[in-house]
Amino acid sequence: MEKKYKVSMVAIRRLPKYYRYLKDLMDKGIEKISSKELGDIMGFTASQIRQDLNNFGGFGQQGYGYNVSELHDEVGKILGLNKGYNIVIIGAGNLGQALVNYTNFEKTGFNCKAMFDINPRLIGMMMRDIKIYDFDGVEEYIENNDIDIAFVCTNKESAQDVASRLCRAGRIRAIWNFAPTDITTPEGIIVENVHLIDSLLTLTYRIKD
Amino acid sequence: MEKKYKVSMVAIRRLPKYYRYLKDLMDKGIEKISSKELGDIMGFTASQIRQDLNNFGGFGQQGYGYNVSELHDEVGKILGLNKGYNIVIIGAGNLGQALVNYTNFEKTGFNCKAMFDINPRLIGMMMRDIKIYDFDGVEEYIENNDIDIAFVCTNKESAQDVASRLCRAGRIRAIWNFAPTDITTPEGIIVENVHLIDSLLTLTYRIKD
DNA sequence: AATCAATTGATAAATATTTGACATAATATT
DNA sequence: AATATTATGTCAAATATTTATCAATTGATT
Repeated sequence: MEKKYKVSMVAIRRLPKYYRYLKDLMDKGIEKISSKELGDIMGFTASQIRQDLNNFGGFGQQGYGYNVSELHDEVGKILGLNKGYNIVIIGAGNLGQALVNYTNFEKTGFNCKAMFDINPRLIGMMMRDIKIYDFDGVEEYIENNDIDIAFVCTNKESAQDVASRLCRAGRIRAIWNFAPTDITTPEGIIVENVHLIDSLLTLTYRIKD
Repeated sequence: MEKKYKVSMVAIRRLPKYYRYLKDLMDKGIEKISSKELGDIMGFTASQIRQDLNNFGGFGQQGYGYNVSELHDEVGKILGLNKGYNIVIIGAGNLGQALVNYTNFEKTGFNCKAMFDINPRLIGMMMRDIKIYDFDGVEEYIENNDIDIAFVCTNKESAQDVASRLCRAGRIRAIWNFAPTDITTPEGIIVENVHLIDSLLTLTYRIKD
């Protein structure tokens, strides 16, 4: 899986889209596709598609194109989806609930093991089949249950403290943060700050014209 | 508000981040900031910040820097946040509920007027102070209540049909789509397809190394 | 079996984006 | 009031990204 040279982040951020579109093609029973056809569907140029894929290897065949299901699997592997991840959700509010009920994550290999909150009225409850624990015990839980990723769904104020505590526990490899503030993590722990509102604001920008 | 030349989409997608950071600075009572200081906080170069802002006008002053609250307001105007928008949410499931309860939208000028669903058990219910209506009446509602933007929180299967119906109603100017499929809209109606899982997959990509 | 058409992977060219440099103007200092 | 410092806006240079081109290879056709 070692890459000879660094692949650009813009190219990497396109990979999940390939993964989605290839899955759709599979579901439609389509077996092969050319870069031209895939580009037409996805809104990319054929050239870009070939460039993107060739960052990771030659998955196609001249005169034939790409085998859809093979390419889907390869892109999945590149994205690290062949492993399976244990995750926890911190914050059992509305967003935490939405995420725990979004079963697509499971299908993609993200196994939600537990939720955590500080609200005594929530602690002990079940959502779907996931139990809500007291946030106080989070470090121990993470260590004992091989948790790889934490989804942070707290408010802005607690987000950084929560994240720092998760990181100090060791073990955790990444944080997916939905609190409306950018959090930082120590070297080696990946963080992805999601700001839903940002995409809404680019939309209002575009409305103006 | 007319722009002499097209500003690049990458630059536009940075604007909401400026808006957030400037708000934070305002809340901390900071009155002025230089491109260097702002860059250090945001992880950009000073040069990029000056370039980005100068796409829209010279908001700074040599030897002084930028006035935080003034710049915040200007970026808000550029993003179209000085207008206020009436929005509806289609789909009152978990994600729809999370969005209707996320009051930050209101603070930014997005006024949620109604929710719609096809589930008879949900129709008539209130969430926060927002009523859930039968989706059947959506066109009429949109026309009569000056709705600008629809948040689509349906499943994958209905998303495109729902969007097409919203578009046919006229009036709607943009769709913010959370269903896990890319929807398309007629020329003139902006669509922003949000794929939460994409950012999670770039995270697993980065875990590997 | 030879030829034709399709399509990749690689390289080069064209574009776009980011960074650096600097003249100029405002503020702060002496 | 003169001088030093700060920091913008702009232009140019450096990087990065995307698109075009094409030789090479496969599969289909005759």
